[in-house]
Amino acid sequence: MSAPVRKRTRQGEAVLRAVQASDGFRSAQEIHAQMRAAGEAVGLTTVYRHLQLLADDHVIDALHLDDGQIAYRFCTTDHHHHHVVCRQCGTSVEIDCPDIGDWAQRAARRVGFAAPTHRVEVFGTCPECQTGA
Amino acid sequence: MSAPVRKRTRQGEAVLRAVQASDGFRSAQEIHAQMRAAGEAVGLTTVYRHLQLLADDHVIDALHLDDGQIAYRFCTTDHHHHHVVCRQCGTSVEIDCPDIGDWAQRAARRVGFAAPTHRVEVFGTCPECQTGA
DNA sequence: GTTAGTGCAAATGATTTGCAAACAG
DNA sequence: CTGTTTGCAAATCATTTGCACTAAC
Repeated sequence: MSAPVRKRTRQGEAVLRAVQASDGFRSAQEIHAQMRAAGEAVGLTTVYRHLQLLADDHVIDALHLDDGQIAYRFCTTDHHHHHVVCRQCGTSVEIDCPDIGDWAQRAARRVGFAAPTHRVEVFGTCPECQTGA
Repeated sequence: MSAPVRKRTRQGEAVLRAVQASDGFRSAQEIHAQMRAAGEAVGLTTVYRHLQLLADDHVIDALHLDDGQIAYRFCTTDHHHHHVVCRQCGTSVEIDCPDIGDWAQRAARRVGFAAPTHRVEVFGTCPECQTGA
């Protein structure tokens, strides 16, 4: 086995750039479409592969949508945090709250559960979408 | 159109009973398999349809798993609450925490998002699974 | 030259839907 | 009877994988 050496490729960088360019959660399909629209020649498969790779490296965040799709987002902060996601446009804002982590840990322990992890997702309508359509 | 009259059927009740009998989140497929194993003659399609129906009526809770499946759980309490779900066996315990709701509302409003809703999922290993295998 | 990355086409797997037969009211 | 519900098979659809090929190092 050994550490798989990662090569620097045009497509790989393009995918990362595309996610960073988005201001909210975007599905793999959307990111691919956006790249094609921007003139990038990339296969859908490759986009999926890089997205998973980046998520594994914790460079981006993965979020499972209600309709079964997976949405990704580039995160600037590397400490634990959550997001408020706009139901309409997908724009997201990072929010910070140390209390939640503590609460989750305590709540889980209280009922005898070990190694608790948590996932918090807050959805709402962003300022943009409230005004416009 | 008009309100579609809901008829009482053997299958419909069997599905509800099956979900109530489970002590944790179970996927539609698992519930179907369990019913078949119990001798119930029910089609997979029908199980899916009733599960959706029950979720729409808020009789049961729907949870999107990381692997893409949808898990359902029967909830006894009707006020706002969350669950701690066991990673191994799926058993879940209801936990209560009014603070989370407040926090989510405030956090969302603070960044200008309207009509916030939230979803909190805490995962851990239950006492059973810590001891046993 | 080796090894990792690419991308098309085909496979997967959970969920949905079309539709004719079975059933509740 | 009349409108629902059922359930099989076929359709969807996002995501994954097989594999021959190209690009990195």
